[in-house]
Amino acid sequence: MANNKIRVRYAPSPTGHLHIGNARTAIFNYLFARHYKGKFIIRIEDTDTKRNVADGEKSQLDNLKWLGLDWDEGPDVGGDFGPYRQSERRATYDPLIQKLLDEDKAYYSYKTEEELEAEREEQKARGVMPHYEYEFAGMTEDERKAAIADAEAKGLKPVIRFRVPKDHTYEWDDLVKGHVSFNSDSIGGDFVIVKRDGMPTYNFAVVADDHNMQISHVFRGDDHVANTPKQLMIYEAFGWQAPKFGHMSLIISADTGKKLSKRDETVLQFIEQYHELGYLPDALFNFIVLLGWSPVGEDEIFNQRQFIKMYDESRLSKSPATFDSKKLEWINNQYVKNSDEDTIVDLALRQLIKGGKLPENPDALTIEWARKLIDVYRPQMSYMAQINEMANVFFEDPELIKGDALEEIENETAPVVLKAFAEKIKELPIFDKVEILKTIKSIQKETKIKGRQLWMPIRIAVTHEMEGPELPESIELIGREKTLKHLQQTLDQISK
RNA sequence: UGCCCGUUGGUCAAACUGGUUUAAGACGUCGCCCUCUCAAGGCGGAGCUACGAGUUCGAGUCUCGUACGGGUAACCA
Repeated sequence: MANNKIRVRYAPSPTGHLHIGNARTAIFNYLFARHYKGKFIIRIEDTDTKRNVADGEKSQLDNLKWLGLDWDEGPDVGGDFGPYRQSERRATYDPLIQKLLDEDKAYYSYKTEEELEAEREEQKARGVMPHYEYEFAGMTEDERKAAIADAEAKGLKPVIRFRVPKDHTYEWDDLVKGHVSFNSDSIGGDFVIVKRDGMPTYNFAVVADDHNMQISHVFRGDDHVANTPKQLMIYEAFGWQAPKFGHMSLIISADTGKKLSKRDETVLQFIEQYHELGYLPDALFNFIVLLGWSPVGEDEIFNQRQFIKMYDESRLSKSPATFDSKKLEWINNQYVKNSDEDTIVDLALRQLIKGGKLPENPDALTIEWARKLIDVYRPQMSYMAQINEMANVFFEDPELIKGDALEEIENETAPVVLKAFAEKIKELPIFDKVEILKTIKSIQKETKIKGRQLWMPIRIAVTHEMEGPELPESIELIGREKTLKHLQQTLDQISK
């Protein structure tokens, strides 16, 4: 049974790609809606025409879809409460603004940006919090009219400010943070609700839209806490009931300890980047949910359906969480190992092509070979793009062996093993993993060299790495010719 | 600086309204095992209630203070 009372929204501004923090906000709203069988709505907040970017909206929606979200109402699917772009909702704002004006709950303000700037500077110098100072303070009605006429005569275009009630407490029971309260005197003075270009500001538009769209719950980032009292004032001015608010902690950077900012380079910021690197959307979804929310039991790997079922907004964390990319990789690897083969092969194949390892349109034989290669790397791959690095030896002739790997094979037995191995595989009637394994075992029998002394030289000589997937299979995939070549090179190098 | 919020191990975090938990679990880290090698996998170890008071028979859980951290102070959202 659907719950018509529960309506939540994700309201991005189309200023760029989908940021990981916003994705998280979207996901938690989505989970909430689906858990309670309510509606999930997307609304585009594009009142800042200067900051909107061309494909911003499309990119936001595409990435949300990629993460596996779907919505009941939105700019692309419509709905009964449209339009779903704020820029198209001017007609719904104007009468509301007029009402506020008529009731003197809002007024035209002529202070210029320069004046405001100077005001703030001066206040800062005095050590007080920067705030807007009422420009008609102490004036009689006539004086006020004169001041306005004067400003108009100078050609100044006004903004509209909301008259903030004096010394009034605004409070709410936050779904995440508990009880929060603000004194109206501490929020910075009368704030702008309509900009000079006639567009409403965010703080006004959200309230009007959330009310008109009958939004019941608002889950958003912690950075909106300070906006909430302003919005509450507007609800109050209209006599509307405010939705329930839940302010989720922010994701902070491990590097700076501050909220993830676009400039932070230690963490990939945008969903798109993970998409491109070949992360699995379900894994990313899983990881993001675990950031600031915890399930009841001890497991941590869940699919979307399970999350929807388990979701409980009271388990949202109050304190900020650090983005741990190591854990993301681990989660992704879990998914890589458990996804069906075709999905992984398809994604990894695309990375190999993108990385220039395989031709644009590989033939069937190549695909078959690649399938085996990808399969071999599945246990250790965390995201698909890694295969280009990991499997490099399959495509290019490696450079000289160095470092630990070189030390490992600079001994008496390594050349013995390598020579024997080279000799034997030349003769092999069938060059496959079974035969290769037999070959290695026969060397063990004949030379009495075993374990690490036996396997490491071969691995290093052939792959130049000390770690990697199953050796016999890897050697089969590299092929006899290249294997022999690598063996010879290595022998040359260590015998010099 | 004002206002708001937070603080359990390196990281994410559990512990319902104060009372068996030796303070779960996961990532990471370390060690061991497995195996023909490394990885993967299995097993195990180390590691935390910021500090100081108070309330209470009893505090990670409540109160106050300190410290630290975050958010916010736009004609951005």
